[in-house]
Amino acid sequence: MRMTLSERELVRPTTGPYSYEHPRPAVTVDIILFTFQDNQLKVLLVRRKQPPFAGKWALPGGFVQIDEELEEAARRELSEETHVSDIYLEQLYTFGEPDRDPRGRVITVAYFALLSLDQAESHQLQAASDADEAAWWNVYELPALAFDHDRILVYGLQRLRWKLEWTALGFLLLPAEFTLSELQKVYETVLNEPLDKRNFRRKMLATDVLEETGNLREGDHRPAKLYRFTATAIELEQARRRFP
Amino acid sequence: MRMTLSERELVRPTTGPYSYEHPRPAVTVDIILFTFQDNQLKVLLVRRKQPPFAGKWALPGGFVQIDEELEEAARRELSEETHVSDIYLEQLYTFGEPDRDPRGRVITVAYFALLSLDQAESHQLQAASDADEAAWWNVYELPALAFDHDRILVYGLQRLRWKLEWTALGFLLLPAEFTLSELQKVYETVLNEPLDKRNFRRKMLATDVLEETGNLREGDHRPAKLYRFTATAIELEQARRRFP
DNA sequence: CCAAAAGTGTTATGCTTACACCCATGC
DNA sequence: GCATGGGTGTAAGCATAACACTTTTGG
Repeated sequence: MRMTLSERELVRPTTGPYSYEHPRPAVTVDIILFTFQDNQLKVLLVRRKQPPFAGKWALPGGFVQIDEELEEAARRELSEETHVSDIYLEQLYTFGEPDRDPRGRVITVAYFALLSLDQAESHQLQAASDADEAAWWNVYELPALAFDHDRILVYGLQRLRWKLEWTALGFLLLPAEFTLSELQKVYETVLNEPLDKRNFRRKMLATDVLEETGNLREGDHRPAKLYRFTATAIELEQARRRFP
Repeated sequence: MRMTLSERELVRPTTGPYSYEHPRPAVTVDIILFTFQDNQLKVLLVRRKQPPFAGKWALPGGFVQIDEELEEAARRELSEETHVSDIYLEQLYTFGEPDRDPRGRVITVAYFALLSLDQAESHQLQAASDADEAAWWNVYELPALAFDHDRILVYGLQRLRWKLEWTALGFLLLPAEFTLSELQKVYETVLNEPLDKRNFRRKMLATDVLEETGNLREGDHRPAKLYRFTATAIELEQARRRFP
């Protein structure tokens, strides 16, 4: 049955308290922000100052403002933490168990975000205004998390793995220029298994999302060709047909 | 920034009105319920009696109760419409544009559901208690829809197509026993293109989700073997690996 | 016997996989 | 000259795609 909002439902003073005929859940966004740093897959966590779960680490997030789109809320929360605005972001899943927050009914729309290494490095993590501490954590060495955030994170990691198995979007975790070995290391770390170098290179180059920049990564040993992703890479990596 | 719920946020009288320090969105679920009937892919719509959009057709749905899980809310709404409880259901996407409902901020968690033909036939559609009219509509001949439900429906149809391209879950739209030609017709209708009969059969039988029942569909012409899906079919159709 | 739908195999092509050695550089 | 990571090719097996005719039944 689709219920209707009654007249009283619409009573909305310009300052609180806000009053409704039926109880309403609070709605938050939480963001799983991945990056790749020091040969590790990392996720951004903030340490809570306030109860509940004071002192515990949690995914960055917060309440959706009343006139704010969901993705906009996620981007706002992210930019408060990282001061980066052009982040690959997609909606992940909405978690709404009635008891997932001890304060009451809170429904959270989880987002999944990928940050490139140079974005991550060029912007200091900001302590948010309530002075929560923010840090990158290796996804394979996580602390205990507040709320049901471990579950959300597992779900986000699954999505990331799925994405890398089926698309070439792994470059979103890397700087603008990268070597194929670096890209392979990303895939191996995310998928948590070794990959064949020749097959990996062939597969990646066949997708037409990479192109040589002409530059070389100079290092201890033989210099490596640097690649960038092509402008159309993200679009290219969407459609896939099973039936011809 | 993760904000905290203040003391006042928790004030919750046992009867309305319910009062909060910050304004809160209402949260609904909407369900895209597909079935296959008369060689057509159909979706369940209800005609609204109440404004806004009185007289327009809309997806079935309604408000999430304060102590109710999201999927539970979707199943409750569905069973109010169809009186069927064992329905394949998965969360689709959460739509939260601030102006998607003229009554105010309403965030909706859309669900995607598949109903088999015998479930659909054995249960009369119920007029909901507010006497909205419910009907099955051919997805290729839809009326104008209320709210942003056309967009939600397009998204649901995309998901259905994707599912059928990559899995054998099309049988969820059919009765317990079905012929391969019937299954092929489902795929052709959903994907909106003809498929090669021999390749289709080979591909379906190779997935190991189908087995012969031993029965035959008698009809005007040569009888056809009847198949059922195996007990483990839904699980089998999940994992797919790209890297070996 | 005719209409209508059920059912069945083969070939060519392209993709996936497994696998081992040479290359360029810094020290 | 040696240690280190960069870079390359091929053959076998597998899955996919294109394609047309025979079989079985009811009327």
